[in-house]
Amino acid sequence: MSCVVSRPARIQDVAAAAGVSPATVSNVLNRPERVSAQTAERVRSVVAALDYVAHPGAVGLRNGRASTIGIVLPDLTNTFYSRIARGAADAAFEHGYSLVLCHSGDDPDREQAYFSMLAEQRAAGVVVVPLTADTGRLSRLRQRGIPLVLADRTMSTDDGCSVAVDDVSGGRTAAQHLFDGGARDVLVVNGGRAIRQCVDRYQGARQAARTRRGTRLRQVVVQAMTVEAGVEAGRALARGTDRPDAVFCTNDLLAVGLCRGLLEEGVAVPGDLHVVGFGDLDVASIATVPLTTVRQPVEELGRAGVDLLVDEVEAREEHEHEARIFMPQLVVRASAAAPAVAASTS
Amino acid sequence: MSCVVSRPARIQDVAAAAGVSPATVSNVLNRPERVSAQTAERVRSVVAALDYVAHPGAVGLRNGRASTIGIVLPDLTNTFYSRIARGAADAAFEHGYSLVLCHSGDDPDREQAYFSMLAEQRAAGVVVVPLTADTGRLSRLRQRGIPLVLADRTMSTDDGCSVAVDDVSGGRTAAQHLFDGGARDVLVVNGGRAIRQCVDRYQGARQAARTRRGTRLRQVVVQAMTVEAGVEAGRALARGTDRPDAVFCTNDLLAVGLCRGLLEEGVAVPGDLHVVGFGDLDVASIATVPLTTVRQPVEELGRAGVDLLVDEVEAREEHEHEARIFMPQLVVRASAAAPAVAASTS
DNA sequence: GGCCCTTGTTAAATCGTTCCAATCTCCCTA
DNA sequence: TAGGGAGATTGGAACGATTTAACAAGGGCC
Repeated sequence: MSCVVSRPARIQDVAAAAGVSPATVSNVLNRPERVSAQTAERVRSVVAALDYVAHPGAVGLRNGRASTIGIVLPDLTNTFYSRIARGAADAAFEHGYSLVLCHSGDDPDREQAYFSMLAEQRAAGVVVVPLTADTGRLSRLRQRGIPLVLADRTMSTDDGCSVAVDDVSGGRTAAQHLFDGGARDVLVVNGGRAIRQCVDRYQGARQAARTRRGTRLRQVVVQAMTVEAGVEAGRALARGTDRPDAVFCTNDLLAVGLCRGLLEEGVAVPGDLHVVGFGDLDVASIATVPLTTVRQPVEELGRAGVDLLVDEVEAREEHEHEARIFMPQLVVRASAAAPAVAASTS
Repeated sequence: MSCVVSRPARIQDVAAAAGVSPATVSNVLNRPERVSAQTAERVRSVVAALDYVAHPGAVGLRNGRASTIGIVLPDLTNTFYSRIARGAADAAFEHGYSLVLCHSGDDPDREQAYFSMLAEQRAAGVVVVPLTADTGRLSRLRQRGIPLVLADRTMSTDDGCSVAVDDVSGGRTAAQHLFDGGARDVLVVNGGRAIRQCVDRYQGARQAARTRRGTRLRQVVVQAMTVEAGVEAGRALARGTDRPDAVFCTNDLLAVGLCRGLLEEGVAVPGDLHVVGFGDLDVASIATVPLTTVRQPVEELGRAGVDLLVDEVEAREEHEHEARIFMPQLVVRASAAAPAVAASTS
C-alpha cells in the first residue's frame, strides 16, 4: 500500500517558496499593514497554493493562550444541557475556536478536575453551568487568568459575564395566558422551595395574578418534578372539591402527568380545565393532549455564553461584563386554548 | 484590587528547585527507569510541591500530536447522539484526553470544516458518526495520519475500528418477546427500506419468526417514524379486520403513537394487543401505557469509540482494528407483558 | 555630502517540552 | 593506576509559530 502521509506546510515552507522570511509571512497574516502590497500578494498566493494554516498548538504556546473554549456541564443526558452545548458549539465554530466538552456528571470532583485541566491547557475561556453556587472554585479559575462565563446562573457583573433565562417572566407569561383564556382561579403545581427556578416561576405567576382583579392564585408543592408526581396531583385534583379553572405546572413532566391523572378521573383537558407546562420538552408536543408550555431559548444561552467569552478575550480592555437575560416564549398547543378574543384588548 | 496571577510552574522551575536539568525532570515523569531512585524521589516531591503539570500544548507541539480527541456528530439535539457524546466524554476523561465537540448540524460542509480543523490541530484521533456513507472525506483524514473510529456505522477492519449496535439482534429480541408472550401473528410497523436500521430490525424479527412454527410475521411501512404516523397506523389497525396479536414498532415514537391510536378506537394495550417499541427514549417510560422496548447501549458506543482510538494511538504497532458490536437489551414494561410461564421451558 | 526619518524586511529570542547524543561518575578489572 | 564499561545525568537541538529590536534602503532637509 502506498501510504504517503503528506506533511502539512509550515510557515517556513511558505517563506521559502515566497522568497521571504517566516517573520514576513507572519506579518502578512497578522498585521498586513506592515508589509508592502506586492509582498503581501505574493505571500498570500503561496499560502493558498500550499494550503497553509498556522498550527494552533504552536500559536497557543507562543501566545500563552490556546484557541480553545471549555464548556463544563452537569449532565449531557439532560436535553437542557445538551441544547446549551449545541448553541455553544455553533458559536465556537463561527468564531473559529474549538470547544472542549467537559461533562461532570454531577460530580464536583470531576468538575474541579476539568477546571484544572482547562487551566493547564491555557484555554481561552470557559463557559460553565456550575454544580453548586460555591463561587470559590470558579474564582480560582479566574485568578489563573482564564475568563469565565456563567450559564443558567447569575453573578455580579464585577466578576464576569453570565447568561440566563428569565424564569420570572416565564412564569408570568404562563399565568397570563391562563387568565387571558378566562381563568379566574389558577393553581400552581410547583417543585420545592430549594429550586431557584421554581421560586422564580411562581413569583412570575403571582405578578400576573396581582395585575388582574378578582383572580385567585394557589400553590401546591409536590415531592418530585416527575410524571408520577404529576399523575398523583392530577388525581387528587379531580377528586377534590374546590377545583381551579386552570393549572400551571412548573415543568412539563408534571404537566403531562397531571393531564393523565385528570383524564383518568374523567376531567377533560382542556375542556374542564386548562393546563400549562414549562420547558417545552419533546414530550410536550407528543403528549396525548399536546401541551401548551413555555419554551426557553436554551441554545441561545450557549451561543451567547461563547459570544461574550470571545468578546472578553478579544476586546480585552473595551470589554464590559454583562448579565444577559433571555425571555422565554409561550408555545400554544391544545392543553390551554388560545385567549378568547377579550373585550379589553379590542 | 490585588490581582496576583500566579504563573503555573514550568519544567525549568521544577528542575531548578530540584537541582537537576529539565531533561531529568522529563525523564522522571516519562521514563522513570532511566533515573536513579533518589533523584526521582527528590524530583517528584518538588513536582508535588510546585503543583507542576506539563503544558499539553507544548507536549503536543514537541510530539507532533495533541492529547485531543475530536468527536463529530450530526446533531446534538438528538439524544441518540448526545448520549454518544456523553459516553465519549467519560472515556476521554478517564484516559486523560480532552474531547473537542464538533456538531455538524447535518451540514456536510461543516463536517468537512471540522475534519480540517482537527487535522490542523493534530488531534490524536477522531470518533465520527458520519453524515453520509461517502468514505472519501474520511480516508483523507486518515491520510493525514489521524486515526479514525466510525460510530453507528461499520467499515472494513482494514480501514479502522468501528462501533455499532446490532439492530438485527435487537429486532430479534423484540419479536421473540412477543412470541414468548403467546403471540402467533405479529405485525412490524416499520420505516422505509432506505434506512439501514429499519431493514436490520425487520430482518431480526424475521429470524425470530422462522424459529417458531405456526407463526406469522407481517410488515407495514409508514411514511415517517413519528408519533403522528403511529397514531394513524394504530387507528387503521383498530378498524381493520384480520388484526394481529401483537405489534413491533421499529421505533418508540411510532409505538407511542400506535398505542394512542389503538386506545382511541377502543383497542386495549396490552389487553387486546401487545406492543413493543425500539430505542427506549424518555417517552417510552412516561407514556400513558409504559412501553416495552429495546434499549441500545448508546453511551457504550461513544465510550468504546474513544477506547479503541486511544488503544490505536498508544499501542501503535500492537493495535488491531476491530469492529465492535453491541447487543441491545429488552426493557419490559406494561405494553407487552412478561412471557407467560411457557410449557416448553419448564 | 552627511544626517535623520520612514518603510519594509529579517535575525534571533521565546514559548515549554522531549529526545538524542554526549558527558560525567563510579567502580571493576587487568 | 590506567582503561573500560555501565548507569545516571545533561546540553542542546528540535517542534512551529510570533514578536522585538535591529538593519538595510530610500528620501528629504540643511
